[in-house]
Amino acid sequence: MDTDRIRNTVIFHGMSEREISDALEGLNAVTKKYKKGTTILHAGSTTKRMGLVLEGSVTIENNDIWGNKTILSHVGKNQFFAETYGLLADEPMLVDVVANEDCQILFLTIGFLHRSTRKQDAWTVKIMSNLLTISTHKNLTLSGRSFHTAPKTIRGRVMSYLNSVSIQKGTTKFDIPFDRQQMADYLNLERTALSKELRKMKDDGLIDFHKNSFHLKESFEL
Amino acid sequence: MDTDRIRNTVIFHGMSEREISDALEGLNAVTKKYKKGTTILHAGSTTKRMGLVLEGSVTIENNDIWGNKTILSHVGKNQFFAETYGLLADEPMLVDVVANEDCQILFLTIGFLHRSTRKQDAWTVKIMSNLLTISTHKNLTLSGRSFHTAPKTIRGRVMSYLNSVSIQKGTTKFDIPFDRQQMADYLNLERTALSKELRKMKDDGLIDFHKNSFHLKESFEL
DNA sequence: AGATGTATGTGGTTATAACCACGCAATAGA
DNA sequence: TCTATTGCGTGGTTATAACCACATACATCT
Repeated sequence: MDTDRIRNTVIFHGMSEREISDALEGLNAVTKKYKKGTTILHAGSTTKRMGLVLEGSVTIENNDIWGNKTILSHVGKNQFFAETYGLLADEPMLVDVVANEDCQILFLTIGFLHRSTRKQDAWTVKIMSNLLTISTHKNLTLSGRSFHTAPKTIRGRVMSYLNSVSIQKGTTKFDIPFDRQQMADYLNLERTALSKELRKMKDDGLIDFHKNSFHLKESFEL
Repeated sequence: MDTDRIRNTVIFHGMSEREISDALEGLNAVTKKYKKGTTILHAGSTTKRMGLVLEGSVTIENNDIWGNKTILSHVGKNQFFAETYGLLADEPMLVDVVANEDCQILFLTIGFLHRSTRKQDAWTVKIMSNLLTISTHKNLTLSGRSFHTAPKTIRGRVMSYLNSVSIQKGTTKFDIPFDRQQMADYLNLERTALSKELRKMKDDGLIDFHKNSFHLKESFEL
């Protein structure tokens, strides 16, 4: 197992080379590749494993019986997914995990890790501690989306979202990880209505954009 | 410190009497009482402490500058709040925590607990493990709300919400912890519009209700 | 180049949720 | 008991987002 590329990910933070390789073995680490569009984990199923995105990116989404899609989050390189369902291994997933592009995933079997009594190994406690960090950050991500979908107007949602991305990236010029349809699905909007509002915002001099590249102008204020 | 009433809460799960009292001391446990309507923790501030609701209940909400309220969750007796912000002690809160009724709160100082190197005490690891459980469950709560607010129609949101409460309580007759305004704030709706739709659903024979008591009829289907 | 597919934008219509003003009932307080 | 307050519901109006049908642009493949 090639530990170089994963040594710096959050889940192995603060661990020695030896602890990492012990952990990888103890967690039955396996990598797997997926083509763009493939559903990696299915809603309704259960899993004992969490995923670490080594290459590419995935989206966490819900597809209801009427064909409506809701995107809960975008998980990029060196980020994690399904740690919640992996830990609570008997909880059926409410979401699909879909390959947003060709990608490579490292799976770690963490089911019931926190309830396991064999916490003698140094790596176990460290992994749990790091999982706690990951889980709390995931909480922030989820509540962040709640705020972006809270405004009743399209413009309100777009402003909230673009503003938060801008703050995260520390610049007013940035790319978002979504195409138009995905952006609409993330903000719980209809695609063409979003296009129209973006156009209006451009006309109003608030933003500039081309495809998924955005630029917040001076007059952009939350 | 009276450990009887808290011994059975998740955060002290699997711990001996001795470990619990050590933990209470190590975490600087203090209780505090609040009158209904009081803001217990303010958005924008930071905290090193998480809260355990001993009596009463609180709501987690966002109040924007235009006076719009969004309720993210309701936290009842023996449940927790702010564990995310407590752990990530330098992360400014995005929400207010408000006393939903007169209540008593146990505060535990958990800031940076997971990054602390002194993990020699047995209780430290156990508390962290339990915090992981709490955090993952909080994740489910948050994504649950995302699904309730995803439908574009009022009826869709109400159906999604009532259905999930019904499943949790295991019965079709139940009370919800919200009054009409709070229910609207939780589902990101306008109160009077919600009232109208509830009336229609009653006329359509889907539900019965009085105040915050609901009954899902046979014809109620998601 | 031509053909196919995918992403994005536009116009027009309609459904619907927000909004406002108000009424009514229940509750609490003096 | 009178009064204020609070919670809930109704009617009517308006703003707006969803929806549908289509146009345009851009990329890809053969």
